[in-house]
Amino acid sequence: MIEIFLLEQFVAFAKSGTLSRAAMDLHISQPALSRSMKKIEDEFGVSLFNREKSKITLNDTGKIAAQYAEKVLEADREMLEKTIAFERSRRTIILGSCAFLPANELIPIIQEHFCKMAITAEVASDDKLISGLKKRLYHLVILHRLPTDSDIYCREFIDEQLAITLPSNHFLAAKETISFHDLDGISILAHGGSGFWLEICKEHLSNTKLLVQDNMDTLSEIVDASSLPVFNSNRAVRPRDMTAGRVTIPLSDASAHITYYLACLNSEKGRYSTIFNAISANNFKKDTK
Amino acid sequence: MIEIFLLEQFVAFAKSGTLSRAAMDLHISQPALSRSMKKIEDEFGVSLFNREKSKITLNDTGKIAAQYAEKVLEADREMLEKTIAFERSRRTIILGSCAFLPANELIPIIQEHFCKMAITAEVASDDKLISGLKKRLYHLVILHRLPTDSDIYCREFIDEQLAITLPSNHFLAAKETISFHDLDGISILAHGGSGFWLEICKEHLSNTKLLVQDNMDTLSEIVDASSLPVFNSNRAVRPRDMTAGRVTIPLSDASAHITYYLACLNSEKGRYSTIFNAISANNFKKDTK
DNA sequence: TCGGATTACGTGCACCGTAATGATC
DNA sequence: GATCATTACGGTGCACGTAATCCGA
Repeated sequence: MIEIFLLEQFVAFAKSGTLSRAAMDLHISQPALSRSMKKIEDEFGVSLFNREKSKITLNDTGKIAAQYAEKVLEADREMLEKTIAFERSRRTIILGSCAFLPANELIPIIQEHFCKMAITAEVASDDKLISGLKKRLYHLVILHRLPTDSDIYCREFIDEQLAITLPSNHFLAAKETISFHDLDGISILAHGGSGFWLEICKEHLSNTKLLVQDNMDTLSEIVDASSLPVFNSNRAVRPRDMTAGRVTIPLSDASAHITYYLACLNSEKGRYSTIFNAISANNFKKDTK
Repeated sequence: MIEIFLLEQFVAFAKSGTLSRAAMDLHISQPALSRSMKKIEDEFGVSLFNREKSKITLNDTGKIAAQYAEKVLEADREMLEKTIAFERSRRTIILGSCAFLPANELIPIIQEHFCKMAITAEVASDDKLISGLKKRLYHLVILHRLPTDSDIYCREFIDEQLAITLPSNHFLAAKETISFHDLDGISILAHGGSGFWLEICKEHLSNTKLLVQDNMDTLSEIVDASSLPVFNSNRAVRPRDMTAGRVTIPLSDASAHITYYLACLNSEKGRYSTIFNAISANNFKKDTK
């Protein structure tokens, strides 16, 4: 077996062509490298160099050896990289969610119980979340539909009620209840981060132009400067100027009420039991409020 | 970069499960291995072991690392093997031949001019020899047909005249000339090492049973103990008892006369010029004899 | 004379083994 | 008490750098 440090020196020489240059690159002395090349030749047991009086080059065998040596170094690097990457992923809880809102609610709860872990979160469709969970691309997922798979453990997390925020003088503001039907045809502002909500709205509002705005600050300014209705919810945290002088009315349709579910693989249930306990306690508190 | 000797120790531990067993396997002391495992953990920069008071095991990350470590060791081994194999092949002239006989004539000539090289020889069909030459599976090949390829350099080597050796009282022994036609239907002995000659004989002697014998000594005994004809040639070295009291008559057919050609890749012509020179001098001598 | 390779020589560190300690069964 | 892991300590080999030498452009 030939040691890595020798191979590094050997490959450095193979790349630079002269001992002195390679020694420079490696930050070692020329004699040290000269000796190392002797040693590596000895360990291979074959001649690797053409040695002239004041010039040393790789022979054909040496070139072959250098190619393989690079592979060894590459394998060594890969070992280090992959191991560290694995360790990092082991210390990270990867959360997938069907929308930002419930993820933002859950993250502080996870942090409380897994304070040493890093958390990453991303938004995707329920289907992708479920398949990703099975492939272990996610550790925890937040869904808005109950999954049917038996290998997935699932509990209610929180619910969200879609609402519409209207200027007080809007012709709908006086209504007791509002349904999607009432809104169809009216231009309405919506936040781009609402995920599946947008799909639900589009489904029920075939004649409405949805004015989707990704940036919350911009959205807030537009609301402030206009008399346009904007989608809202009982969970959404809205800037004050978005609600000042306005009324917020929940939508009466069944599909405007969503329950979020937290899920993990059945096999990981034990690992995340503290989180599931925390959210059920949490739910209780919110329900009674 | 993590050194090979550390990886060897790490993998040894991964395989044996306890430090003491692994230390035994490695022929080092237990403390030395304990220190090495600390060191490798330090170099990875992540935890690789579950350490209990009197028990140490790989954790999940450690298992991953061990798998990659084995790959590194494998790459190191492969580098050594392949390099040495290349060096050996560089020091070996690989000769392919359509028959044993011309190879046996050529080998001493090669040895004379490449005294430091090892020589390996094998028998194959002309087609395989030519394709093998192009793939550099052979350095030199002996053919019995002129190749058409322009990238192959080819020169006459020696010729061989097929003959038949008969008991003096055989009814064909008195004939001036004998052709395949005269022999068709007669049982004839032949040596298995004759390569393509057997094919030629079978082609012309559809009614003859060829009694092929691989072992020369056995063949010789059978000849001695019987009155069967046996194939022979001007080049074949036959034991005395195979010819005593017998006559050898060359076959008159054109296809019973073969010229062997020595060939190499055009690009290697220079390398083997001394051999080509030697065989042309050799041919001249034999031709005049 | 300068740049490149090798040889000679002294040094320090890193790894090793022995011995001792701690822990678990 | 037996087995296993870790800590302590002293020795040694090996890879290093500096200096000197040799060789060729």
